[in-house]
Amino acid sequence: MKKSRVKEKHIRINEIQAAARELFFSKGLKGTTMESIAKKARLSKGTVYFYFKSKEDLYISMMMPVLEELGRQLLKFEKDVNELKYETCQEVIIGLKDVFLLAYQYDTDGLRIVNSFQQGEHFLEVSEATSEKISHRARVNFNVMRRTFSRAIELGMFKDLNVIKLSDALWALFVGIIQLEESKFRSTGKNHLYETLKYSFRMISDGICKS
Amino acid sequence: MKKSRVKEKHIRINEIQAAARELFFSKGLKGTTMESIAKKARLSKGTVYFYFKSKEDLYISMMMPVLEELGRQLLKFEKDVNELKYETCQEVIIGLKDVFLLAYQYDTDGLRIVNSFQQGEHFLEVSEATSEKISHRARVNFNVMRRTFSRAIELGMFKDLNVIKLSDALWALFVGIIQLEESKFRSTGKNHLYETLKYSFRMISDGICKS
Amino acid sequence: MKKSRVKEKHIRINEIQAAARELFFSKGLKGTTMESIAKKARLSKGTVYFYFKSKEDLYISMMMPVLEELGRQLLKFEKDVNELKYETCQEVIIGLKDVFLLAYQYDTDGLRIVNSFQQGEHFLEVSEATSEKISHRARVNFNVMRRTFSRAIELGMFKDLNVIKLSDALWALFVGIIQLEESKFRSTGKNHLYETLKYSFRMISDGICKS
Amino acid sequence: MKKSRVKEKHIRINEIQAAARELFFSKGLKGTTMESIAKKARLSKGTVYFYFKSKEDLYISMMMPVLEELGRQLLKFEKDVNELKYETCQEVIIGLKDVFLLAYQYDTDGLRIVNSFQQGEHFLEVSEATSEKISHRARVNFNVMRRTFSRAIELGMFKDLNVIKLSDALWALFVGIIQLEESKFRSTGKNHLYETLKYSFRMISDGICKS
DNA sequence: TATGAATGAGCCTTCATTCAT
DNA sequence: CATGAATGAAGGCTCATTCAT
Repeated sequence: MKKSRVKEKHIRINEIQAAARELFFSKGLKGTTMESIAKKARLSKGTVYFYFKSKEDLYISMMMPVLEELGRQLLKFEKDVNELKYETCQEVIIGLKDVFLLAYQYDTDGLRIVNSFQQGEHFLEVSEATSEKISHRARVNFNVMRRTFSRAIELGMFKDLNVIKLSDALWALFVGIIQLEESKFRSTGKNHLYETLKYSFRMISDGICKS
Repeated sequence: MKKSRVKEKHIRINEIQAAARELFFSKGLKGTTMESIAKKARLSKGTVYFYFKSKEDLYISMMMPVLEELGRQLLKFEKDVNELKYETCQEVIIGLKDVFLLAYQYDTDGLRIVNSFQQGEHFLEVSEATSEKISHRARVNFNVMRRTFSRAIELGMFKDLNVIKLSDALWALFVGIIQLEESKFRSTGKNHLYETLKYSFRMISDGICKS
Repeated sequence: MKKSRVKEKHIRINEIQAAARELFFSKGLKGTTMESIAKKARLSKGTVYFYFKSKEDLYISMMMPVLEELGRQLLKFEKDVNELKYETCQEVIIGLKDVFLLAYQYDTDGLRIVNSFQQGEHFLEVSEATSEKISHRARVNFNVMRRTFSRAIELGMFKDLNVIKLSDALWALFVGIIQLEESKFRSTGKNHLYETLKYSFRMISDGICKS
Repeated sequence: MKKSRVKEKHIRINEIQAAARELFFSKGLKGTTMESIAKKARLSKGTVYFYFKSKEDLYISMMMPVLEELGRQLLKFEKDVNELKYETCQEVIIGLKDVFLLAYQYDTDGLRIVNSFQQGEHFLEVSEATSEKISHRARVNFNVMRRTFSRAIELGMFKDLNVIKLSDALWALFVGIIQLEESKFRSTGKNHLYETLKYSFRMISDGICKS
């Protein structure tokens, strides 16, 4: 009995977040109304407020999961590099791309929200604490990435390159491509995300891996 | 207390746009109020409406200039490639990066707004016509880019590669890096935009240029 | 300080309409503010919008009831004529006057609004659909009137006269007198509506009934 | 020179009033903007304000001419009755209808505005003084009408009837028919104003004139 | 827990009016 | 005389949030 209650609670929360995710991404924070979220989740506004104390609270709650999943994948990636699961430089780069992609597939809208948030769109609308919570989690992830590249260099898999810039460039490329391809998808209906990602990361690996 | 009536029309328009630019970028379309724009421009709301027929109209007016400047720079870039002003493949890639950068410097906030717009946030908030106007201009620019790469391949400066994916990747990388570095700049105060851009495009050119 | 939430929905609606009725009539559609309606109904603006989706929606909602009541009375009038409840031509004319009067008493302000609406003032301010809704209902009522007069002629109660013009004239007379007498009432405080109506319809019946 | 100036001034005023007339009638007082009036008159807003000190002032200025014309026609009508220009009771009633009609033709929109004004639509929007000015002029006209009917009774042309109610009824009928027929004209495009007026006044005269 | 009526601050936009040129 | 830029007070409407039931 008790357990099913708890479970139900989680289900409710998930339903609300699922509804919110889609709306927040397509219409933005300001453009999404609590009413529309409630309606999409087939609940009343009051119930949404029972589970989330404010719109911002709900908004924030959608970013952490994907950042955490990305964190988990990055740690696994680091472990794999340490354990020499990747044989070539190229494989490492492609491996990272796949890590990014897994996070994207884990929670597409969540990642989009993170992006629009990081882009500064809503910077001044959320509390400092909230903003910091997100930023901190992102920073942690970046550190894992850098650490992993440093390790890969130590292992002789890479040229000696700037791990900070490399990490930045790869993430930026990933995010940039997602945005561009999604934008194109919206207007043309054609989805070239995976191919373009593969192509781009391939160019990078061609550039940085010892020949 | 009325404003001096002599101020030239375009000066007023510039003042309003200057005020709007910053606000639209930091708070988005929905998050920015006409009141705040007017206040920042030290005008009354009515005056803003005298020059721009709606908030959306003002918003749009901030995107076209940078897209047009980018268009001009791309045409010049195409001309330079045709006239063999670039000697090596690397130079072409770096040249394109500089074209992007010139547009960015020409109107930083404008480009930011274009990005946030293309990211989808506001697609549903503006009229079809407006959306199309922007998208069309962007498409034109992409076409110039692709045409130029095709030409460079014909000229034997590049390997035979996919000009569509290459164009996409380069623009995505540029946009992604701008977003990431600006986000970092906001939280750390340190600006590595130029170096990171240079580094990233260098990696790409290393990857695609014949050795 | 919230309102008691138990009040039945239709009671609230009635309160709002009651407040709106008076204001719409005395100040017109444009001249009446939602704020003033809310204030008069001792509610917040938001609540008014909770029950009526727009000012126009509320405005329209005030016209239909009286037009429908008039419709019902006219059908009853038709039935009475068919069932020979009226013995003389004069009685029929007076009967119609009383039908008009019943509608007027059923919803005085509503009828005033219908009149000011039909007068053209607001034709261009409301949506096509809305305008058509009202006009259609009015047309239906006119048809009943004409049909009834045709029947009365068949029954030999009237001379053979133009039922369209007669219907128009009687309604026009009724509306004209209401407007004139109310206007006078506003400036003199004296109400001669009923007497003047009686007198006027008497003149008409004197004119058209066989001697 | 001087004279042409004066004349020009009158022309300007007429142009403004002509523009305003149409707009005030079709869109009402609130629905008409000074901007739209100025535009229609091919002038700037400032110029309109040069000739009329406010929107209300302009609005009011449109009512007096038709009321004055009606006054002149009524005086002529009185004179004609006194001078026995009308031979029968019927002719007098028809004569009055024609007086009304002349005023209507003299300034159709002006009369419409008077009607919507008298209907109370804008009562609370104009100053007391203004309102009184109009009402006074209307009262004077009514008095002439009544005096004329009293005279006609003295002359033995009419039965001894209530001149106040008769005057009211005839004016009400006239106004009611104008409104109804114009309303129908707007939706059907067919204009039966003159016939319906003729028919209606004929019924009245049939009713009140000694057989 | 769940609901949805109620609130009220806030936003976009309009427009009568003023006044420097 | 004429112009039109500038103002600011409203007004229609939205929506996050609260809370009695």
